[in-house]
Amino acid sequence: MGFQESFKALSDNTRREILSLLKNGAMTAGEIGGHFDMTGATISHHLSILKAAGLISDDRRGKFIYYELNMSVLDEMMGWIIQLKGGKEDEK
Amino acid sequence: MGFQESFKALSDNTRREILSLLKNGAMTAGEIGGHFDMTGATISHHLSILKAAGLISDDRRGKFIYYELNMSVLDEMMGWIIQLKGGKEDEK
DNA sequence: CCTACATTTAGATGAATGTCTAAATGATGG
DNA sequence: CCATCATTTAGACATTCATCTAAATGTAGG
Repeated sequence: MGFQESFKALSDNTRREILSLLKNGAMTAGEIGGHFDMTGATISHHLSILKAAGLISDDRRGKFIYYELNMSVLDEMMGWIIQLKGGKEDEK
Repeated sequence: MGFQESFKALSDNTRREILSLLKNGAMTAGEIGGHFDMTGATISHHLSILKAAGLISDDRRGKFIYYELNMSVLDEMMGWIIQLKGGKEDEK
C-alpha cells in the first residue's frame, strides 16, 4: 500500500463514483456496474484497483460478491492532508 | 479544476514531496529541484501540474519564481473524503 | 453433472504520464 | 545590448492506464 496507490485510486472519476455508491451500503459488482455505461470487465478492473488500495473490501455470499467501503485508508489520507495543512512546526 | 485533477496531482510521490517541502514556506523552483534527483525540466513539469490543480501558486520576484502551498483545494479534497465517510443520509 | 448466471482474467489498443535532452523565454546587471 | 542565470516549453520515448472483447472461473439449482 502507500499514498501513491491510494491517491491514484481516487484519481479516476468512475472509481470515486463507485465509492460514493458504496456510501449507502454494500453492493454487488453487478449492481455497481448497472450505474455505469461500461462493461463488467472494466468495472471489475476498477474494483480490483480500489481493493488493492484498501479502499473497499469484498465478501462473497453465494453467487454474488458484495463490495463495501473501507474507512481506514480514507482516514490515513485525511491524516496526510491535515499534516500538510498543519503548519510549520513539523519538519519533513 | 475538479477532483480528477486534484487527486491525480497528489498521486505522484514527487509531487507530494514537493507539497511537503512547501509546508515550511515558499521556495523557488531551483530550491525545490535541489531536493530531487531530476532535471529542472521535470520539476517544472510537476510544478505546472500542481499549479493547474490549484494546489500551489507562483509568484515571480525578479529572477526567481517562488512557489507556495494553496490550502483551498486541500480543503475541498478533505471535504470530499469527509462526505464519503459521512454516512447514509446524503444521497448522491 | 450440466446449464445458467456473476464475476474475473487475459490480451489488445489508444491515450495519458513521467522523464529526459535541447532549445526558448524572462529577468538582471554590467 | 549582451551575457548569464532561472525557469519553462517542445519534442521524444518507455511505461502505465482505461477500456474493450473473448475466454475462464466460481457458484447454485435442477
